[in-house]
Amino acid sequence: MIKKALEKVISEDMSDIWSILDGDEKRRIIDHFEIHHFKKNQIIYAEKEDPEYLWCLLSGKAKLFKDGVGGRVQILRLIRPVQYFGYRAYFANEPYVSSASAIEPSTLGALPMSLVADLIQHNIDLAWFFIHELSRNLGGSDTRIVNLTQKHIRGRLAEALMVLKDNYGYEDDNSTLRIYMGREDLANLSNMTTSNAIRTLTCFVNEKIIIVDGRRIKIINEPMLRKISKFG
Amino acid sequence: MIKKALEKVISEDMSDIWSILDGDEKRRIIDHFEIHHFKKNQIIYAEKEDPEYLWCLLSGKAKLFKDGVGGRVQILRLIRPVQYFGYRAYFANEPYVSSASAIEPSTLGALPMSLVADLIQHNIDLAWFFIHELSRNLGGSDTRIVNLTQKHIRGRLAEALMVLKDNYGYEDDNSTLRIYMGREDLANLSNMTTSNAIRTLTCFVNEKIIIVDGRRIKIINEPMLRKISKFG
DNA sequence: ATATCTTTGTGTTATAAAACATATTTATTC
DNA sequence: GAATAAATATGTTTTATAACACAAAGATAT
Repeated sequence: MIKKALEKVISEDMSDIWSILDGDEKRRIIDHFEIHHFKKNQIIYAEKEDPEYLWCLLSGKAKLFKDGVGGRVQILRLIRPVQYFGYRAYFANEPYVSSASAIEPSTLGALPMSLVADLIQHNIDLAWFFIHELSRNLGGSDTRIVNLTQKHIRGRLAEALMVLKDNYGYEDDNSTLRIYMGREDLANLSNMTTSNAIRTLTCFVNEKIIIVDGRRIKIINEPMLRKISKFG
Repeated sequence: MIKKALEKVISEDMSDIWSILDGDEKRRIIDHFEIHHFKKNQIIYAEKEDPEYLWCLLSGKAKLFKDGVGGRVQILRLIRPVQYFGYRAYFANEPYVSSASAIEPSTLGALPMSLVADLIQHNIDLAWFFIHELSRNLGGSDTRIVNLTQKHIRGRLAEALMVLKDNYGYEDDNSTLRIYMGREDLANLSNMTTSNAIRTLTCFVNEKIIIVDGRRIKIINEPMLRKISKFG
């Protein structure tokens, strides 16, 4: 019955990959798929480690980040259910260049990369899945390089808020960001100090672009925010 | 005899991909492979265009760059013979997010992406080739995000010089960079103004880390340069 | 419940890097 | 080969943002 429950989890949540596979392949995944629970802020894997698993976020939220100069952290990518990560380094045949941790309590599935590689070897659709994902991520990273280096603080923070919205969406009120994130993470997402993230957030409140209640951020003028993000 | 010459060019210069293919696949490539010559600074493709070709740099040098805020340009990647580029956007099913141009007079081969996709469909080794390339590039871009946002000017310029060395190597004297690049490009590579690139270069000269003769840059203390690049 | 630690919020100061200005040298063009 | 344009060089000013300092509010532990 564990097998049965697992199959349900996998077939429902991993639907995009799942539909690509045949019966035998599905069985191999079920046999090697391990469910893990991570607490808030728990590390999933760390920079410089050797990649071993394909990670699949089933529920919760996760982030990929990189420790930089003088204790500064840059959040590189946000993960939502159901997304896959942790495979790049294995494919590149190198250690991880970034770390991953849970933003909130999360459930993840882990599949040995050796198995994934084997599945790819015999299933071209799976190969295409990863070619597509890698290509999209690479485009995103290249765009991010320019956004983070050339935009001013207001533009970077506005962009970060839009990234949060695009990744996790709004609550049922259609305006409150569906993520509970501290100011420090917000700063690490938009390449600035925590002080400046707080200050700039206050600016946006004064300009009636957002409403802030603790960590709850309500976006009341999304077009303006996108405008600030674009030209700034 | 055109076919014969082409086959020679392809089989010698594209060796890494070439060895992966069988006779029929090789013939299909030869039939659709087009040689193009680009002048210095000529655009190969531009941001927002739809990707059509896999480009292969056979000789010369090229750069991928992105126009940013207020006319500022960021060089994202340098291309040397024999490297492939221009395929990411096609795989991501989106327009180009960056542009490509020749740094010096260059010869390139163009292969329709539809053909490449078709070849991948029936040749898993070719799929692996692209999975590997994309993975390496993505790791590079993620690392670059942190380097460009967190390092100071000296560190960024030192890194850029090391990037030039790693990509194009030294002349026969084992210390002069094998690339003739203007200060503006150097600045665009390391995310700073041209003035600051010039100024910082002068600093390095005064510190006896490099010798500059016009655009010829001779690196006389590579370990020091790597050190500045690492902690700066 | 009280103490302790963490996060948030603001004001002030310091500074790295851009912006601007202007020579000077090096390429291009006619 | 003179004229013009572009690239390089360097000094000065301005500014965006980090760094620092400290208070207040929340969260966590004892």
